[in-house]
Amino acid sequence: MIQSPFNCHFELTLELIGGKWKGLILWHLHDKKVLRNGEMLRLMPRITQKMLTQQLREMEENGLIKRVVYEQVPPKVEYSLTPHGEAIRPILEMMIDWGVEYARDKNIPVACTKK
Amino acid sequence: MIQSPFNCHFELTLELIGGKWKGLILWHLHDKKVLRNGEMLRLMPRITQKMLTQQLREMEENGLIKRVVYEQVPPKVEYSLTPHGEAIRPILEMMIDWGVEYARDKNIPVACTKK
DNA sequence: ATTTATAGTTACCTTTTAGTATGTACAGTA
DNA sequence: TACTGTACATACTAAAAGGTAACTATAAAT
Repeated sequence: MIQSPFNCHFELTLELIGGKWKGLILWHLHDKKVLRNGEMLRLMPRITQKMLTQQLREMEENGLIKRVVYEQVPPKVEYSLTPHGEAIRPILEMMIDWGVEYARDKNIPVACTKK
Repeated sequence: MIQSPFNCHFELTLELIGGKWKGLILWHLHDKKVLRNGEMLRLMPRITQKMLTQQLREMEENGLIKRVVYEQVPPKVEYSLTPHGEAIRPILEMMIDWGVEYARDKNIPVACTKK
């Protein structure tokens, strides 16, 4: 939960999207609109179940994503973006663009090549 | 130094500007163009000398800021942005804007009010 | 009765990040 | 000779983040 006294709004935003996997998760959600737990695991082979759940829970608590549980077995849970989550898209895009430029200039390898 | 295998360019960018104080430092450098150590301490009353030095060193190593030492006593050191550092500005602006919106919606207090 | 599929949880450990408190260097000035 | 101003460095501690491995729940199908 958000409570600490932030020094500036940048710090607040950073707290909300600063997790190791949050950017990538949001990015896939922007792309696919709706994703299930297993689908995300397949899209991000290096994330673990625990980290995925953790990052999703935090973003849900912070109102960036929505979690819908279908009462059935085996379980089915769908994740999607809230309006706040959707509003983050341009930030992600700029961060990616800047990162692409920087990585090119400094010759830094990055796993994902899409976009 | 940057070396880990990043999953995506967002992760790379995050690593470079993700420090607790980096956004604020970059913001002040955007604003003032050139700043000395002591000036930054005064601009950010809650940062400690150690954290300031640490964040500045990392950003210098990563090529986001430039550090110029004047050989005199007492010492004088000036910090300013590199082109890569300047290119980050729109990201900061968007993160701040988004944070302002979010903080308003969720009623979250933020120390700095400027901008 | 066992297996399958899905979406988790839990305990534990390691690494990273942030923060506190104190010490250093050194020319110029009183 | 002690004091001042500036920009650090260092040792230590505390807290947060990330990661591994193993366990849980449950209806349906075999």
